[in-house]
Amino acid sequence: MQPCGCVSYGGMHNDLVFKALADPTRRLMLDEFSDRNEQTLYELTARLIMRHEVAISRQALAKHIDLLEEAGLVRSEKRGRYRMLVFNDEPLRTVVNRWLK
Amino acid sequence: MQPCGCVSYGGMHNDLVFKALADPTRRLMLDEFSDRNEQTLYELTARLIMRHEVAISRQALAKHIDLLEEAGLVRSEKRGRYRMLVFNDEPLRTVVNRWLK
DNA sequence: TTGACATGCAACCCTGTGGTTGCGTATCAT
DNA sequence: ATGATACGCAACCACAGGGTTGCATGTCAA
Repeated sequence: MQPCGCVSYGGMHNDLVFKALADPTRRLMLDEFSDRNEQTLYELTARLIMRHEVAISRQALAKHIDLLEEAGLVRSEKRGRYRMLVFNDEPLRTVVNRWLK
Repeated sequence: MQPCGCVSYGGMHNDLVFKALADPTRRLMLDEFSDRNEQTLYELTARLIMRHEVAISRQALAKHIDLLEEAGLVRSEKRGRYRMLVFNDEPLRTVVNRWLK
């Protein structure tokens, strides 16, 4: 992902992070990334279904990944026919500090 | 591949916190609480409309407060005809640590 | 008491969005 | 080449949730 370049960095960017964290399935995906911070979309889908018993389609997970990427929590790179996903926890380290002294 | 054994979807309480943080109006309310951590619903409503130019009804803000209270981010106490609101930042200090090492 | 005031409650509306199905595309294996 | 694979895209559906209006309740001041 590239720097957002928006005028109010805190406002717009944080909105996407909070939006990304709002869904329980996406939070579960972040859990999976905490274990393995680099995996393909295919691997992630398999793990969510088998280990976490998530009943969901591949397309739904792909849309979740898009949101996580927009929020900067995941970066993706095309490797052949695979989409390689890399976890990035940086946004999580700052968003909450907004209300903490 | 084995089941992960983690609490499903990160637990009930965290769900409420993330749900509370999902809305930009509620985040703005938390900003206001950062300045004054104790104020009535009436005061809060007036400040949001005047200082932040939020176009919203009192009833809508009351429903937001209900959500913030369910998440433990705000505690309320009835004082006469006023509803006194107190900010509590404790939940914010833990939710994000879930994905940080 | 009477009226202004701060809040609670319930029904509605409408948009956002999570999920699905179906199909198309590009890559790899045989 | 040919099929299987991993993924992208678009349309559609269903429901949660933010916002509103209208009215009821309880408290304080005159």
